[in-house]
Amino acid sequence: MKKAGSCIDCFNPGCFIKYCSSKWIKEIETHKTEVSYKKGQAVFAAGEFVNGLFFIKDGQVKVVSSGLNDKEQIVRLATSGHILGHRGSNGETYPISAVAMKDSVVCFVKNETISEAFLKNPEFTVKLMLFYSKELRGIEARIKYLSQMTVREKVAFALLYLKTIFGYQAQGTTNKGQLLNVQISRTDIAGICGTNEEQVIRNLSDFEQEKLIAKEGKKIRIVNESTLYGILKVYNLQL
Amino acid sequence: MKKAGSCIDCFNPGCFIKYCSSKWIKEIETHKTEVSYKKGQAVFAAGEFVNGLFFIKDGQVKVVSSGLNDKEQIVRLATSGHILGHRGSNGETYPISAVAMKDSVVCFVKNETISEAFLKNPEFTVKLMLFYSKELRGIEARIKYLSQMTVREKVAFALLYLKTIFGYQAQGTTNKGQLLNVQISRTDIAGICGTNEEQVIRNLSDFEQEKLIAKEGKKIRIVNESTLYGILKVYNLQL
DNA sequence: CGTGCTTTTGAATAGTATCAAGGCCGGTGG
DNA sequence: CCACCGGCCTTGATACTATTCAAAAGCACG
Repeated sequence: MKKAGSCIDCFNPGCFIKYCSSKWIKEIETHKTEVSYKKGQAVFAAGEFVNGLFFIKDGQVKVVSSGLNDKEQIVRLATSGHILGHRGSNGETYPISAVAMKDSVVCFVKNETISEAFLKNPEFTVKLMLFYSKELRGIEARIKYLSQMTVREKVAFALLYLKTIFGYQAQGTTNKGQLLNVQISRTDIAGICGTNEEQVIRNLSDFEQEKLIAKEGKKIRIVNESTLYGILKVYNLQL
Repeated sequence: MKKAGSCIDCFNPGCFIKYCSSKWIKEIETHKTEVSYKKGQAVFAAGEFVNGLFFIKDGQVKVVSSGLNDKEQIVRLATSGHILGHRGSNGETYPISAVAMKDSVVCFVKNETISEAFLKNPEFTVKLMLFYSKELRGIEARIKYLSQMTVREKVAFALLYLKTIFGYQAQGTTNKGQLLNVQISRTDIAGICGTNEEQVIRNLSDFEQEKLIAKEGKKIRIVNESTLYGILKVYNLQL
C-alpha cells in the first residue's frame, strides 16, 4: 500500500472521481490509498467491515458469493473504472468477496471522505447513482438468464458477458474472429453460469465444433458472435 | 391521472422526496402526477421510453422480465416508499415491466424535474444512491439462490422474500404463526423462484405437511419461520 | 348449474449434476 | 534431459432432479 499519485493525471479515463470539483479531487487524492493485488488475491472478503469504497484503477476483478460446499457464484465482473464494495454504511460487513482475476491496482477511499464528497459534489453522486442503476439493469438481465436458460444458453451468455465487460484484445483480431481480453478458468465460467465445470466444457466443445468459438492457448476466440447472440435471441437481452 | 396532493402532508413516511429542501418539495409537488393502477395493470411496460421516475405512494408492484414463451421472471418486488423505473436516461427504453399486484397509487416525476432535483439536493441524491446500492445487495443474494438452490430451497426463499418485502398482516398474528401481507398466485411465486407452478405447489404442499406453513384462503400463513430459515442456512443469506 | 380460472396430483421425459477416469501441460527436481 | 507431480481440462456413464404433459378437482362468478 502506498500514498497514491495525482487523480488529475490518472490514466484511467472512466474513474468517477473526475466528476468532483478540482478542490475535492485534491482532497480525495490526499486521503486515498492505492493498493496492488496479485492475481487471486482478495480486495475484500465476505464478513469484513465496510470502511469505504474501492475504485478499480487498472485490472479485472470478480465479485463472488461463496455458497454451498465451496461452489462459488460470480455475481458480477468488474474492470478499470468500475466501483467495488459500496454496499452499505459503516459498521456493516460485506456479504460477498472481491478477488483479482489478474494483477490489479485499486484505489480506496474511506467512508468519511467519500460521504462528504457525495454531499459536496452532486454531479459525482449522480454519476455514481447512474452507475448503480446500470449495474442493476445488468444484473436483472442475469437473473432472467439464470432462471430460465438452458446450460447451453447460459454458456453462450457468459461468453458474451465476458466480451461486454472485458472486450476483445486489440491484437487478437483476425478474419477468424476476435480474442477475448481475459484469461478465465472453466470453473470461473461455471461460476458465472451457475453450473459446474463439466457442463461448461461440454458446451464449449460443442461451440467449437459448430465453429462459433476457438480455443487459443488460455484464451477464447469468438469466431461467430452473431450466431452466439442468436442462441439467446428469444430472451431479447440487452447486454 | 390527477395533479397530486402535497408531498409534505403525504402519509408515506418512506418517500425519498422528503429529503429535498422544502423549496424543492414544492417544486416537485407542482410537477408530479399521481396515478392509480388497478391490480394487474402495468405501471410501465418493456419497450416504453424512460421519461422519469416512479415513487410508490401506496401499493404492491412486481417488476417482471418476460422471457421464453410467456414465462415471466419476477426480478424484484416493491412496495410503498420504493422506487421504480429509473434504469437509464432519456431516450432509452425499459428492459422490464412493472405490474401492480393490487390496487396501487404511484407518483411520477419526469426526467427534467428529477435531474435538476438531484443536482440541487445532495442529501436526496445520496439517499437514492444508497437505496440502489441496497437493491444491488438484495439482487446479488437472489442471483446466488437462483443459481445454486434446489427448488425446495427456492420456494422457502421466496416465502421469506415475500415476508421481507411485504411483511405480515397486523391482524394475522396467532399462536400458529403470522399471515403474509400479500395475495399472490402460485404462478407468481414460480416467477420469483424461476421454476413452474407445479413445482411450487408440490413444495408448498410438502411445507404444509411439515407444518411450516398453512394455506389460509388466498393467503399463506408462516407457521414455523425459523425452520424455514433453517432450510437455507447453508447459504447464510442476508435478506 | 355451467364456464373459466387457479390449484392440485400423477406419469413420462428430458436435462443436469455427479462420479470416475484419463489426458494435457507447465514446473520442479533428480 | 527426462521423469514425476499437480493443476486444469476433457470425456463418458450413471443417477437424480426438474420440466413437461395430461387430467381432474376446487372455487368464484354470472
